[in-house]
Amino acid sequence: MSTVAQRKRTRSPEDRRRDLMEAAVRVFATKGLHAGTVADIAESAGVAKGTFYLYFDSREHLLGALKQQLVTATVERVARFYERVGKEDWWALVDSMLESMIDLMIEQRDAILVFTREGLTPETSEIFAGCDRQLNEMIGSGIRAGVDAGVFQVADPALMGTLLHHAIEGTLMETILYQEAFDRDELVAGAKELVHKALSP
Amino acid sequence: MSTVAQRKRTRSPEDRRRDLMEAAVRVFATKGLHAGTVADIAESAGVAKGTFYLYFDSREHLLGALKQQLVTATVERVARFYERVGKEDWWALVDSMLESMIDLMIEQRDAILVFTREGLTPETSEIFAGCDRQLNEMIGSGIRAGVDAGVFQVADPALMGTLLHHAIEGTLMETILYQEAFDRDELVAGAKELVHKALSP
Amino acid sequence: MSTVAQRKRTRSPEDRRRDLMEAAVRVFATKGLHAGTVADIAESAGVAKGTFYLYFDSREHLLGALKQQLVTATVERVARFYERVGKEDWWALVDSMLESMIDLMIEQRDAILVFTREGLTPETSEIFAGCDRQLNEMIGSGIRAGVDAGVFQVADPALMGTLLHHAIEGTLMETILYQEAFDRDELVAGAKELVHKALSP
Amino acid sequence: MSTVAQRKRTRSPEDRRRDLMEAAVRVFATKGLHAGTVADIAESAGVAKGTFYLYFDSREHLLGALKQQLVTATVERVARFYERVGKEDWWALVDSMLESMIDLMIEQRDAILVFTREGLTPETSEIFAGCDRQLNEMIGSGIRAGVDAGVFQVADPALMGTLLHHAIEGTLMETILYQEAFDRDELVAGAKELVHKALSP
DNA sequence: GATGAATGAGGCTTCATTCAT
DNA sequence: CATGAATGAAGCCTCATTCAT
Repeated sequence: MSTVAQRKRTRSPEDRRRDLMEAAVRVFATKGLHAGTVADIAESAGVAKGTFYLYFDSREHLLGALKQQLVTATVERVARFYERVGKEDWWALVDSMLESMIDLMIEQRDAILVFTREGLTPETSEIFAGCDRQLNEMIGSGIRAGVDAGVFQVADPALMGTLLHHAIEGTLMETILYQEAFDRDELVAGAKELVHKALSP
Repeated sequence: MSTVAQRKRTRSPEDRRRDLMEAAVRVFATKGLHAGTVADIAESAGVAKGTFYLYFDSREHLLGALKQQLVTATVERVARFYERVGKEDWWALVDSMLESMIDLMIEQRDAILVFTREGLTPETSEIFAGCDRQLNEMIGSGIRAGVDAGVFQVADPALMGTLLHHAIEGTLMETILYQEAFDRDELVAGAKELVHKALSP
Repeated sequence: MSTVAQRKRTRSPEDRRRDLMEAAVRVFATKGLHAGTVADIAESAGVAKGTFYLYFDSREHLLGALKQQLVTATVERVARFYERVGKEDWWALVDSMLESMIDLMIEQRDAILVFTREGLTPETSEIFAGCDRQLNEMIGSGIRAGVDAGVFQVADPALMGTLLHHAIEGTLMETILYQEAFDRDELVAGAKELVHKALSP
Repeated sequence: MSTVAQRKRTRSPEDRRRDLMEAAVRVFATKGLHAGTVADIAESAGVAKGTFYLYFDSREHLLGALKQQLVTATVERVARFYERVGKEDWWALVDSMLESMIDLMIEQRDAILVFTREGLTPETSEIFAGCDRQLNEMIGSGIRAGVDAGVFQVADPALMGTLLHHAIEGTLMETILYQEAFDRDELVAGAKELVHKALSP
């Protein structure tokens, strides 16, 4: 129709796949995970419906890819901090991790939104279960190490890690979901206060 | 014909409605919110599909009623504690509220599960938005009152309330979702530790 | 639309099922097995597309039912004659069986047409394989009995049974497929001549 | 660049066409006529999907070519025997024709299989109609000539020709379809017995 | 010529909702 | 009131065909 509409007739497979995944997140964030159809995604990506199936075996496979991407990004980010545990100042590490995680969540906000809102059908929640297990393990281990080092003091490091993780994730999601504007720095400050107090003796 | 043969041929409209709502929660918890059909619900409630529409205008209306019920129960529970703020020992109130809220969530676990996992389509999340706003307001006010009374010390009472709220809700949901068995008392203890530390000077 | 179109809003399940199967045979005979869609069948049966799925799990299940019906009718007819083998005049039995089988094929002509033309996908031919095995066994046994009784004389009764079976079935199908008019009695006469000669010493 | 590197980079158009037709028969025999896609055929022929359309206007045209090929081979084979009618010993001609026809069918078994099982949609059966008409005419004429010569004795030569034709074709197809191994000589012997008896006085 | 990414019509199936009984 | 057969809109997916490279 328009001359702008067809910049390139064929893109590299990687680009096309990414286009579709981005379009999917866009669509799902707008219309909801269930209400967003393959047709919507294809249209939003500027391709025909059939093209979708050249890059994903099915709608379900796309969801899998989206979940995997989110999970991988999150686990990797946490892992990067986990490696630094014990090698530098404990409280500085806590602070920089908090900021980094909050920024990651803000980056991935749409995807997180989609999956925390509608993405967990009974059959497909294993991938998130595995992710949460890994995250909790790393966070818990980190806290335990701090306890052993005499820096932190917590009765149940694993449980405390989980509680703090959800405190921040849940608050961020609620903020994004229901508030017009939101202040990233305010949230960071609040999170730091909570975590510092929670880990202090 | 015989009076024995018709034990409960007809139930009161209120009972039927409740039957259907309970059946719906049962079905949704098992098959997922989206996969659970009106036919499933009707069957699980022991009535014909058409009967469903005598008690609910549509599937969407049922979801609304379910959400409303959950929200109301939660808000009422919190409100009961909010009324007691300032009238008794601050820490005892915190502890009893924590236990009560955790028990409420365990009671309502199926309904919470359903809506936490799949229930928040963009159009229908206002109910939860309102709920969260109310809860946060009450919790925040309570904390602020404690701060004013010199018992608590928190930089941003509202934000801290939100953080603690999600810490507990998120952890409980994750526990219910992914763990076979879970220890209610352990969770209560962990929550108390977190909240005490978070509110303490 | 028309006042005639809706004779009865609900028919007995058996009737409705039969309606659909008859409509299917009609449609398949006209448009071909593959080209005939569920929509065509439903329309031809005077119901909505969705109604089809109240009576058959899938298009494939309908095909199964159609095949089974054809196979059952054929096997039963042959079995009825097989029971009479040896109890009455051999040649009279041959003649009456020939007529009866030809008449059955004429009755079921559309269904036979459909399945001999397009119905045998690699995966779904077992049902016909079983049918043919049964028929060949009965016909072969019958001929062998006649040979043992000294009435017939054939080198390989099973093979001869198969040959005669296909002679008649194939000819009848070709006649139906390609000829405007066809003379049932002529065909019966030709079949009798062939079979008599084939079985005679 | 090097002359060795391009063994058969380009084949003659005729060869390519034949490659595709052979690939098609291969694919159809394996997956079924309807399930075999143009993509399958192209892949099996070692060319790209688009190349298919350089040699055939459409999938339907390929089917036409395949049918035509089968029909032509069959008609030619029968015609070769028809020419010899009356010029040599009648029974020897019958026997050699029987063997030759059975061998032809075995050769072309895949193609025959494909079209016998799924290939006859209402619109496209004319080709086969014409073929059968021709065959029947030749066979019928041959038999009639034998009758006129006083060698054969048959009430309706045309009908008997058709019956014998289908006896052999149907039996062969069933054998190929449903039996692991099959004995060509046994089948030839049975066919000869049938035909000899059918044509004898 | 050859390629294969892109297209989109069309098929199968599900399920919320209606309505005659 | 209760029923459940019937409806049809809407979704997912396939594959013959096209066309820019």
